[in-house]
Amino acid sequence: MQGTAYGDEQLAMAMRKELRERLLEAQNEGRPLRVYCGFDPRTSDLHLGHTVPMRKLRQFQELGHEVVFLIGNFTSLIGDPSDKDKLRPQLTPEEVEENARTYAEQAFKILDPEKTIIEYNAKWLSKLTFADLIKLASNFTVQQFLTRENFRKRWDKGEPVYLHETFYAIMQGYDAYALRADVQIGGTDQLFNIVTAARKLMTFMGVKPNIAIILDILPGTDGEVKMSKSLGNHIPLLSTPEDMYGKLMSVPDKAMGAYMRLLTRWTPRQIAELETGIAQGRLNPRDVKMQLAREIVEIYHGEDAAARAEEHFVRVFQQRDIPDEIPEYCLQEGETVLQVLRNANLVSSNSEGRRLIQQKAVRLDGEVLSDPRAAFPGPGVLRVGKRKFVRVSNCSATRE
RNA sequence: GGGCAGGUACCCAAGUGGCCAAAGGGGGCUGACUGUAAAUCAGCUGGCGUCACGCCUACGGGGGUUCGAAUCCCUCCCUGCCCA
Repeated sequence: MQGTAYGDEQLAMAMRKELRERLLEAQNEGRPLRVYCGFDPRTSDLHLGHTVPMRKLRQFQELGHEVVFLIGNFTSLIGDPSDKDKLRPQLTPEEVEENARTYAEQAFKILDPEKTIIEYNAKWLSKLTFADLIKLASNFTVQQFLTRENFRKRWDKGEPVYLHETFYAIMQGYDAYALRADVQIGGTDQLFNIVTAARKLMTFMGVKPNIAIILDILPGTDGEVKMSKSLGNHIPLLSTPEDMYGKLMSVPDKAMGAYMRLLTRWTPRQIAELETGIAQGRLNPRDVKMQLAREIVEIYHGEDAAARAEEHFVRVFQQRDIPDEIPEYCLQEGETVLQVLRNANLVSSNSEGRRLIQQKAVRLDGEVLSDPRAAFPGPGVLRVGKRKFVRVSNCSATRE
């Protein structure tokens, strides 16, 4: 896994140099580095985008460093403006707590639970006074915030930039100070928060500024923008192997590079080989994508599950066959085609059902059903579109 | 507090009395094709029904004018800009 991105070469070099020095220093003091990354418990499920910094943390862990998994339960109350050019809704403390609960559990799919320190930033942030905030804020100018791209954009478009949003960077900077972190990991959207806010605040508070490791952002399944649940282009960490595999196959070809670099265990050399293979037409992008999907599913579900997921994909989507396990539906006396679609939860409204029937998307054992009002022909495998299947049977009749 | 410009569907955005369930784009869905749930092309994209027709809900909230309102008026809420 690779993919650091600093935006400018000077910063990258400075950070590399500092990291080297800090490593030596820590070695002399006989201590590991303290590495952290903060996560926003804005939603309750993690997705592959979250795994990018988490796997970087894991690497540090394996090298014997101390890793802090910080849950931003306090900062979530504001909502990080970094990755949006829009105000994010504030969550209630209850929502945040609810989300935070399942968070760590999922994180341990990647991190070593034995070696991970979990912290919540409400622990120190909730204790700061207004006077503290003023003191911290006096390190920054309004201009520094206004030149940040995402604030700038909104400013230019005449959209509101709320004062409390600027606190986010300050709070995050304070996290780094409270943790006395040596290294902080984050995506390119965290550049300002880490490099400007955190380092400045730490210096001001009289401790050594932490070193920034800035990672590329994983695009979502649309291949365009950052993977995020709210945009609906995410692949949940807890999705089934089949689903994860399928979603990975739906990623546009152009995003494959980023996925290979940010999500796999492959070396830069292996990736380069695959990429030139595709570029020269030696390798079929589909096959490479299948390898990619299998590799990623394997990381989270193991070899066997990944193999099964691939089989499922080939059977259902390439050969248009039906999957192994499909839900059952008991046909009721006198039901029409439309009613079955509805009752088996294959569609969410009658209109949607009619539309799909009109579009020839509804098949019973391969036969297109074209009349929504016709009586349902009888038992068989009902397929709606490419992904939805239900086995319709006469179970009530046979039972009696 | 004053002046001006705004608030439209999942998102962006047009529309400024009837032809508006609302252009266009994005997203999503479906089909064709394929090398894949990629790309490309086409269609669909509020709900209910006796479904080429009718009804209900919807253009920030409430009220009004009108045969008829996203469009006009009043009022309230929210946002931006300028002034204080």
